Amino acid sequence: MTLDRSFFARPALVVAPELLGCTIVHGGVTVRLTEVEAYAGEGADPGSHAFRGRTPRTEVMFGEAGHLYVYFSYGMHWCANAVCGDEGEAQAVLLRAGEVVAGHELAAARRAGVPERDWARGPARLTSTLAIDRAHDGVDVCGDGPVRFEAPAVPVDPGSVRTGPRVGVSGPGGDGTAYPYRFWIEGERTVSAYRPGVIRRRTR
DNA sequence: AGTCCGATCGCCT
DNA sequence: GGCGATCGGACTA
Repeated sequence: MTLDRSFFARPALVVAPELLGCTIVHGGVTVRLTEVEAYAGEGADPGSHAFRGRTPRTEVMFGEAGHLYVYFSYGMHWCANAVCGDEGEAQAVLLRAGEVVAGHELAAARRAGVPERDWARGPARLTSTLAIDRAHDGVDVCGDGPVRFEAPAVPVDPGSVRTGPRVGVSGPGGDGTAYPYRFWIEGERTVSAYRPGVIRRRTR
């Protein structure tokens, strides 16, 4: 069953663990989500792009739930979030990792030379495998659009859901203790390796 | 106009 | 485990 607007129009911290095991479909490939991160809204979460308020880039986050917020990272990658909560709150869930469950041929072509385990292991790898990029910033995932989320045929055992610090988020509480907003399915091979959110050493 | 640096990845050692 | 790639957003002046 396709996830609808009411699913996303709840706090990101509620939506995030429920997205585990769900699939995202685009470009002929289906990925089952194994790892996500919640980002609370404006002013509530120093790790969020929306923390300092509305900007042209974060406009989509402040809009209606059930749309994709896609941002450009490190000059070469695209990462995708599902906008959550009430309009104006700018809550979102980052899609961090998953496993390809359909469309293996297309995925293999897009990720030539990469082991299958790594096809969607990491937020930018996930978008690459699904062929999601800047063109999908703001798209509605609840309608008849090209991007859809589906509830799992077999629900994830709540006992296998783990919580911990987010990856690569620094600043206040950057060690993760203040914002344990990362959720993953225990024992999944596609969950990205843990890297503590340490302050990056300056290189020049 | 200029600077800083990032919700990362892939390749190298 | 380290580091370079590569560029746009946000902030400073």
